[in-house]
Amino acid sequence: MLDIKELRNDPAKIKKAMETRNENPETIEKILILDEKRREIIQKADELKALRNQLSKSVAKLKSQGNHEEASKNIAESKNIGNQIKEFDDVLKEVEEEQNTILSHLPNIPSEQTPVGKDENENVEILKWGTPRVFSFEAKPHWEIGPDLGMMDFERASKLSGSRFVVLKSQIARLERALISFMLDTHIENGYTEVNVPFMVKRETMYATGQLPKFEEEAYKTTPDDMFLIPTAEVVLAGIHKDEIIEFSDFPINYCAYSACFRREAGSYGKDVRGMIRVHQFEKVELVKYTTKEKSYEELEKLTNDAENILKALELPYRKIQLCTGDLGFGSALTYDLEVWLPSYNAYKEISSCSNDIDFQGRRANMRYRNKENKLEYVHTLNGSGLAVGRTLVAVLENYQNEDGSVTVPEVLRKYMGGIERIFG
RNA sequence: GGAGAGGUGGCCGAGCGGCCGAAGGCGCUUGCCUGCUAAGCAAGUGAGGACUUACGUUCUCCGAGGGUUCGAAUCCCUCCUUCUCCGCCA
Repeated sequence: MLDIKELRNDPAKIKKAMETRNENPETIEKILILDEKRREIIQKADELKALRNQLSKSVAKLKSQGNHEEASKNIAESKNIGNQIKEFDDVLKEVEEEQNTILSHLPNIPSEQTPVGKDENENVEILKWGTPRVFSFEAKPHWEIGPDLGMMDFERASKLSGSRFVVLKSQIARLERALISFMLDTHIENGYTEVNVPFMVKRETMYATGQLPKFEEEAYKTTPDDMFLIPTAEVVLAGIHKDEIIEFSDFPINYCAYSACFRREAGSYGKDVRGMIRVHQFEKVELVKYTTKEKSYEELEKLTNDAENILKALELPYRKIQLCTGDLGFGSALTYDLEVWLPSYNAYKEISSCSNDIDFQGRRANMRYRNKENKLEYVHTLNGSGLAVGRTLVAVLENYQNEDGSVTVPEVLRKYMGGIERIFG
C-alpha cells in the first residue's frame, strides 16, 4: 500500500513511478480528487460531532440539575444533528472505500536503484556463475528423463487432477524431499528460523501481502469458507506479524519455510506447457526477512546471497539479474531474479525472485516498530525463494543426467538420499 | 458439531449507559536521590485522522462490522478469534 500523504505531497513523483511500471498515471488524479472530497466531508462531519458531543454532555448536567425542559430541547437538537452526521458518514464511507480500492490496486514505488525499462527484455544482468555443461550426447529434457526412469508421471497426474500437475515416484520423489531438507538445513545454519506454516489462509492474509485484491484470478479458493490456498509461503511468513508492534531488538527477523504452492496460472496458456516448470502445485522453500528502513537494502543483498548459495552448493550454473521497473512484482521496490541453466530450454530460467518490499506490506498489514526516537514506523519486509524446489529438481535432473539415462545425485544431497550416488531406472 | 466463558493501551488488568481514552500495576522516558548498579521518590508516557506556518483545536478507536440511544468499552445482532467441557477424527 502506498502512503496517501506521500501521494498528496508529491503526486508528480508517484505518477512518474507508476508510468515506469506501465500503470495508468491518471489513477493518481482520481485518488487525489477522492482524497480532497474525503477531507471536506471529514471536516464537516467532525464539526457536527463536536457539537453533538457538547449537547449530549449538557443533557447529563441539565438532568441532574432538574432542568428537564432544557434537557429535552437539547435532546431534540442533538437528534437532529445525529441524522445529519449519519448522512455525512455514509458518504464518507463510500468515498473512503472507493479510494482504498484504487489505492490497494496500486503497486509499490520502484527503488531508485531499479533500472527503468518496459518489460523483461530490459532487465539487467548482474552476474553469471558456473558454466553450462557441454553434453557429449544428446541431452534429454526432464519431461523425458523422469518418465524414462519411470519416476515422473504426467499422464496419471492429469487423470487425477488435470493438466499442469505431476506425480513423482521413487528416487525422484525422494530427491525432491532431499532438496527441501538440504535447503532448510542450510538456511537454518545461516540464521533463519524454520517455520511450519498453514497452506490455507484467510482473505485478509492474502490482502496483507498484496496478493489480493488485484490477483484474485490467480488464486485457488474454497467455498463456502472463503479460504485461499497459498501461492507462496511468503503470504504466511510476511503476514505472521500482522497488526503487531515488533521490538526493535528483534531485528532482523529471518524466517524460512517449506510449503506447497498453488497457482491457477490463469494468464499463462501456452507458456511452459511441457514438463513441470509451470504447474498448479509445486514445492518451494521461502525466505522472509523483517527489518528496519535503514537496513532493508543491505538485507536484500544478504537474502539474495543466501539463495545463491544453494545454487552454488548444488553446482548449478545460474545468472543473477536485476528486474527493471516494467517487470517488477506488485509489492517490490527492488528485485533480483536468479535464473538457473536449463539444457531443455537452452536458456536460463527463473528459480528465485528476491525482493525488497520496503514498507509496502508493513503498511498494508499494519506491522510497526519503534525507532530510536521511540516513534512508530512501518517495518520493511523482504522475501525470496530459497529456492523453488520443483524447478531445482528439474535443473538437477537435466544438468546431472548421464548418457545411459541415469542421473547423478549432487554431492550435497547424498546424505539425504541414504548415500545414493546415482538414480537408475 | 454441541454447551459455557472470554477478547480493553507495549504488557497485565479494572470498568458493564454520561464525570471513561479509559483506575491500578508492570514496562518505558526524564528529574531527584544514591561511590557504581539495584532499590526509593516525583513527573510524564496509546494509536490514527482532519484543521493550523505554529502554539493548539477537534474527531475516531476498548476483537471486526451493524443496530438501539440525545449519549455506548458498557445494551442488542452478526462475524472473527481464544480458552474449558462433550462429541467426532488423522
